[in-house]
Amino acid sequence: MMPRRVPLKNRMPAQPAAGRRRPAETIADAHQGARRTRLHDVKDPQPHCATCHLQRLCLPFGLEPGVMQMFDELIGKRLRLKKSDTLYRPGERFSALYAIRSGSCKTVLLSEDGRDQVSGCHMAGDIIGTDGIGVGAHDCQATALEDMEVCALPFARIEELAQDHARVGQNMHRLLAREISRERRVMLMLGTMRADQRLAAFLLDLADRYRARGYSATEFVLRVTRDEIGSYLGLKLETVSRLLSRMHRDGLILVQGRTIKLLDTPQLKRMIDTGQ
Amino acid sequence: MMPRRVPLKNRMPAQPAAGRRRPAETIADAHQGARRTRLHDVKDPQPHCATCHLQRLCLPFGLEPGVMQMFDELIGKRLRLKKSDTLYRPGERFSALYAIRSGSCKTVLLSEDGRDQVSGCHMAGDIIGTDGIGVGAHDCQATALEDMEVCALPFARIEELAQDHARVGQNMHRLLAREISRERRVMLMLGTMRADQRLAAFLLDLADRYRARGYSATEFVLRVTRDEIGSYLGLKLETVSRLLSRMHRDGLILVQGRTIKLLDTPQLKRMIDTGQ
DNA sequence: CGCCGTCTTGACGAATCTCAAATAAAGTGG
DNA sequence: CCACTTTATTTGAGATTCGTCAAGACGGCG
Repeated sequence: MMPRRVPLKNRMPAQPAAGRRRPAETIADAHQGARRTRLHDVKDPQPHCATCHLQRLCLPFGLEPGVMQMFDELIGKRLRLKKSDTLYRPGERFSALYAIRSGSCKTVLLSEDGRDQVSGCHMAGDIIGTDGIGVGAHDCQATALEDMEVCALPFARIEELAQDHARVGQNMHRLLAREISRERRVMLMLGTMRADQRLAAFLLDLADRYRARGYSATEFVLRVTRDEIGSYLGLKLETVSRLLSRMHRDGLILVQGRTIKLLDTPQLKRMIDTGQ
Repeated sequence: MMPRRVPLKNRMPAQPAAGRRRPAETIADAHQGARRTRLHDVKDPQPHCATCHLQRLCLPFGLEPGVMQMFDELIGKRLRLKKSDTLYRPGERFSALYAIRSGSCKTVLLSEDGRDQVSGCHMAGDIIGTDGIGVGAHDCQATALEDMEVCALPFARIEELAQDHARVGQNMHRLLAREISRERRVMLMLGTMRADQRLAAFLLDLADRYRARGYSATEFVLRVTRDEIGSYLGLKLETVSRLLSRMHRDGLILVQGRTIKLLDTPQLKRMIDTGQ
């Protein structure tokens, strides 16, 4: 019998600490190829779609019990990632979507020349990997911001299941279309807002999403650095830092490191809408 | 028998010239409700998917002849729009995707407060309306930039057809996913590029798309105003104008009104990649 | 305790916006 | 088709926002 749990220290024996830039195998690689001991598979109290508290945010939402069961069986693996592990990288063959069960990650776009940009921050209940569907290969990189657990949803099997159960296909369409809408909103933000408005919008969006997951909508801990926020918002980290300080001074928020407390949400909203 | 073609001047009898801001019925409205004579339906030489030269860009791509036939029959109406007609608006119930057969249009995002942004320019072969799938209502506005002809693809029937023919569902997924990738590229542009790089990227993107449709990739006519370009790129129209002038002075392009000729494509590419 | 990554803050400069005015082009009604 | 109106475009000057560079503070970790 394999031990069910490996001590934290030994989780990634093949990954030297200094190797962050190396084109190392991604977790998903390891999963696909089964070329190494699957230390990351989650074997413990196997979760099920039917009892998952994130269900209503996820793909099997609204399925009849029988179909839900089938969906559950479809799930390839539950994977566990440690902070800064990479789930997939650009160019990697696309084979599955990933539902985040816990933890959070960022997705980063990389272009041939040096430019890169954080294209999203994702938390429990989000489904990522959709960037791979279009051409069969991922075009961005998903990196854990903290330890996390994801369900791998093999895409081919989702499409099979969609054949027999219209609802699955519909949910898939919804998922993709919602992603499109989300990105449009980001485009609108990047194209039409000043720096302070963008930051306010970012904070309020986070707040909304925490609320939707049952967490406090006014007090939370950022999982990202100032640099990553800036990248996402099209700003430099200094600008982000300055703006956070200013909002703090103005009594809009309380900032202490990465802990944020929203003090005047209405004013933040107004700032976005009216530009002050 | 109704006349097959109505003289240009009489196409929109119910639309007074001054009513541009009025919440007028959209073309799609008229189509859905059949509440007025369907002057815009295209009845003439009925086109078919099987013979459509835009097929390879469209949803029925790669279908077997029989299925292609079914897809063809699924098409609700071919609609004709005149310049500045609106195909759908924000809030309108989503019922169909639209494949552009000829002409071009822009999609505009509108937020409650005054902000708006051109979110895309679409030409023959593009499919628009995907913004409506997520919540069942459109969240942007599609407006014709010139006279155009579109095929309405009732979404419910696409989903039905996808049940029996996996390929249809797959094409649908591809379509949506590609839209996601496209928008990510735009986000990357808005978030990481300087004004001149954005404009260069815009021109080269247009060039690519014209090429893909068999038109000249080096000489074309913009269908949009400087203001609309600026809106799309997150810039002011003056900035766009100045940059076009500068690129002209620098011998990169030739500008005459909305006619653009690309003189030094490699340099434009380099400008994007290296920032000069 | 000292290192390293992260964050803050200031001073300065460049990119872009705003406002304004002149010109060019397109659309309209006779 | 013309005269007229409206809309689109160009260009300049000055203001603003944001980025760059640089120095120091903070905080976690070995």
